[in-house]
Amino acid sequence: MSKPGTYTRDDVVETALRILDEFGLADLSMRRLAGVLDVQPSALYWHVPNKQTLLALVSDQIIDRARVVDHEAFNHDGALDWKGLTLAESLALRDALLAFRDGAEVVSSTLALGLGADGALTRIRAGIDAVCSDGEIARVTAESILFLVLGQVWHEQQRMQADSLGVVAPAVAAQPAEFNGTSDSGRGPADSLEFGIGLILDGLEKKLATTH
Amino acid sequence: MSKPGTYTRDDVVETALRILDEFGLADLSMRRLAGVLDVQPSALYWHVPNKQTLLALVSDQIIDRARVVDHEAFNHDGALDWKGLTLAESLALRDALLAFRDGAEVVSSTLALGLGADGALTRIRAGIDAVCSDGEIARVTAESILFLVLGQVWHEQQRMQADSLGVVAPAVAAQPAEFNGTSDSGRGPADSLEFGIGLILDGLEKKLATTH
DNA sequence: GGTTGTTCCTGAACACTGTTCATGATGTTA
DNA sequence: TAACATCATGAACAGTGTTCAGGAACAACC
Repeated sequence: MSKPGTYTRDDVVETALRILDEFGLADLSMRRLAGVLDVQPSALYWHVPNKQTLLALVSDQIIDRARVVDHEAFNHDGALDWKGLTLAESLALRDALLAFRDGAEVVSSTLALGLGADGALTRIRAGIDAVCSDGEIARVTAESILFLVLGQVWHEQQRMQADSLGVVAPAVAAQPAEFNGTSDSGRGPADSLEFGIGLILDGLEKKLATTH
Repeated sequence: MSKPGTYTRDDVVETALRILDEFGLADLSMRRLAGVLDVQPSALYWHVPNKQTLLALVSDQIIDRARVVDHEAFNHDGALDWKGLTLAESLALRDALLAFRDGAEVVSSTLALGLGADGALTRIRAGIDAVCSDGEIARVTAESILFLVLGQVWHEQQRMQADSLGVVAPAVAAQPAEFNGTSDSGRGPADSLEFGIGLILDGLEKKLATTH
């Protein structure tokens, strides 16, 4: 056990996660983090080599806290509903990103830097790998879905922040998210994402059928 | 005409674009930009309200310089090859992002902030709108493709920078981009993107056929 | 010619940022 | 008691975006 007043790396990451959620990524500075822990900023650099890897750890935490999807629930009478499974994993990832303010931006950035976020890809690939023997195709498809989720949620969270600051074009803010056009397409952001992923999965299904 | 030694807003944006391409987004600071123009940093704030909108202008420039796609070339005997057209527009956008260092990151960020990048969506929608009467579906589909392009190129450019710095895992750097697996899937990043977009367009085609 | 007004820039300052480094106070182990 | 790893201090470095009062340079008007 550590003496009281002395912190572990997990404490630092978790505090960072709290600041992120309460005040957003822009306000998550090393000095602020140190202030919350009642510690000098330099103390953080014992636990973490730099801010970039701190954010990578935060990113991993966000992803790891994603809701667990019951894979068995998508196995009916020996037939795997791989599309349903992949969609469920994608939506679980979406929820995880939405659970923290600026979650999508943090994960996107660290993913672009080549750090972390491997868990996300693995989860999305689970269902695809089951029906797609070509690893390259599975990888590219999973990556496409991941980019789609990240981009969509990032956009969504940015709009949330803009709305909360009241600095959004009235014409855009006026139409509620529940607005519906003439067809059965997306009502809200979740439906939009579901739609987009559906397109990819349908496309993959066709590709698998033709090369069969 | 302006007297020599006095700049216009376009000069500022173009110089920013040059710094971006030569040294990357991280080195594109207001002070550095001012230094290249041989001007005090505060002078920039006459041309531009803040750095954020400067980047939005830079972002728009990157997109506007995308190769023009000949729409007529996708109209054979009155039948529109909308998939080919949309793919062509998407790849033109990809080229535009690749034309400048960190182009995808700049565009992604300003897009997430709700500024600019409207041109990109419009271009991608061109082919889709021709065959899809539901505007909501067209919008969501185009957005999905855009996120895919941005995510893929961002990832690609980050890898390029990592490679140039020599700080990449050898196992990953060892396999050349031209490596080919057992199937006809993506060889390079361009093929990966083409594949992903193909999935979305095939999926949309199916959706259009069933609701028809 | 003198005045007003616009355009573009200076120079200094403010309030931050991530990061480094020598130093020091604890607690554990030998 | 001496050595060691752990976790922190406090000061400093080298930047960052941004603001603001003021000042040249030029054009237009009376």
